[in-house]
Amino acid sequence: MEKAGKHIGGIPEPTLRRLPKYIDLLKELQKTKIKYVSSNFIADKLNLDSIQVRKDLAVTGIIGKPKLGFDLDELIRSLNHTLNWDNLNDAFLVGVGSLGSAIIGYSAFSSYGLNIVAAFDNDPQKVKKTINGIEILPVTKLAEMIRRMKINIGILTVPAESAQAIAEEMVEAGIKAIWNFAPIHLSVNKDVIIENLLLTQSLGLLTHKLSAKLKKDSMLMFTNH
Amino acid sequence: MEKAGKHIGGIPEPTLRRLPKYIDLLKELQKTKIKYVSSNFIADKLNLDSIQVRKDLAVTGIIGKPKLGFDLDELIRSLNHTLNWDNLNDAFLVGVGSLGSAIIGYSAFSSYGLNIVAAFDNDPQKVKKTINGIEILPVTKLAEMIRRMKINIGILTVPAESAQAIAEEMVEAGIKAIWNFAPIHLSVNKDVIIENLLLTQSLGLLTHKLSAKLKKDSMLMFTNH
DNA sequence: TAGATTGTTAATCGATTAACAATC
DNA sequence: TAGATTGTTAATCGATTAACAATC
Repeated sequence: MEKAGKHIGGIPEPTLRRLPKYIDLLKELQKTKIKYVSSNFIADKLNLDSIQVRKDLAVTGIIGKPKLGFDLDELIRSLNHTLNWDNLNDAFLVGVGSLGSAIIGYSAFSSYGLNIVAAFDNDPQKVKKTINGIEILPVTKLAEMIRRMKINIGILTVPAESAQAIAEEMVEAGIKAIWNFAPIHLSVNKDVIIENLLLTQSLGLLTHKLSAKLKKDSMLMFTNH
Repeated sequence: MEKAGKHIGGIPEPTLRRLPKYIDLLKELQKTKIKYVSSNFIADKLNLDSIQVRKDLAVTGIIGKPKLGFDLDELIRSLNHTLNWDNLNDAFLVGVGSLGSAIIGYSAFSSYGLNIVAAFDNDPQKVKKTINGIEILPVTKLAEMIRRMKINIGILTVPAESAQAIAEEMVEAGIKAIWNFAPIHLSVNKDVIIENLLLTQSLGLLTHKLSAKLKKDSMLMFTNH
């Protein structure tokens, strides 16, 4: 019963967001002969602070070796484990438009813990087709199949108008986490995990920063002489 | 020369990330008869704190009306202006794979300040085709056309291996901001704006939270009786 | 006027950064 | 051993939240 007692909060979200970057970098390194990697090296490559990198890696439970750094293979394993990427999480995708197709077509997700089992659409033209080995089924079968196959993850790539309804159907059928690409706020029972991926959120940052920079640059042109 | 003096920092990034959500919600509201919206209403719909919403909206410079709230149309305009979405920013996309095609195919970007002028690929099969009215050109023409058309934004949807090289070519030719979808850290001159959109970053959050939840739930099953 | 809502100033909280001891 | 690197404890910084006065 060691270390029982109160469960102290989870991993900070900013930290979680950096973990995939570490993994991508470290996998690159794996192609070389390097066996150990220091927090300083990682920080340098990713433009981060080495203290922050050490703090981040610490959440995975890995213990580094003073003077050497972290064992590369072990580090990748711990990071993957923290994200649960050492398991394959079964998922259904709904909405086989261009974005949905792109996601189904991206085979690399299996390295990131995601196994898309089937896709659903309401367009009869698309049904029965197969993309990347993944069958497209009529959306009328969605709920029944979620129940039957005990699927936990739903990927929502439908238009905004249908997103809430499909989300509700998913949750009703037992989906525990939704990866939502529709630009709309889903209201569901609060113990369902919703992860929104809004392309426009990222785009907004870009366009805002760009316009701020262009404005600043043109001001400098006038004041600097 | 009013209000000259030191330029105080920009808008906090967490705030910027919430602005598109406000816009999406408010555009929905625009379809109704509603003319004014309160911070409380918004907070309630998006599961946020109303104080936070007011603070966020304040960065756009809008001034609300006590007792009424914010003028809906005006609010949308200020939000769009803050993100520079009231301008169309020209962009080139490189890498017409499934994700690149999906992005080109998504016409709605024009409501979010993005105008994809042309796409580039090194596959002769894809070149000369047109998606959503956007022509696909050989990547050999990229640099020259960036210069000629004075394009500021580059969208990178190439495989990780080619991303750094294309990024360098873009920057060399005068690109000022890169929207990067390749799972790799780009090293470029630090005054180039890089906005990374890593699908796996978002996915990692989802899989981590899900596994934490499933673990917690199964623990409860044992301790609760 | 009374009451709802904004907007500002202050308090809290959590993440980042710094300082430094521990270790191989 | 000396030196590089980890890991912990403390300080700083910035975003969120709270308190409250201003306004229509």
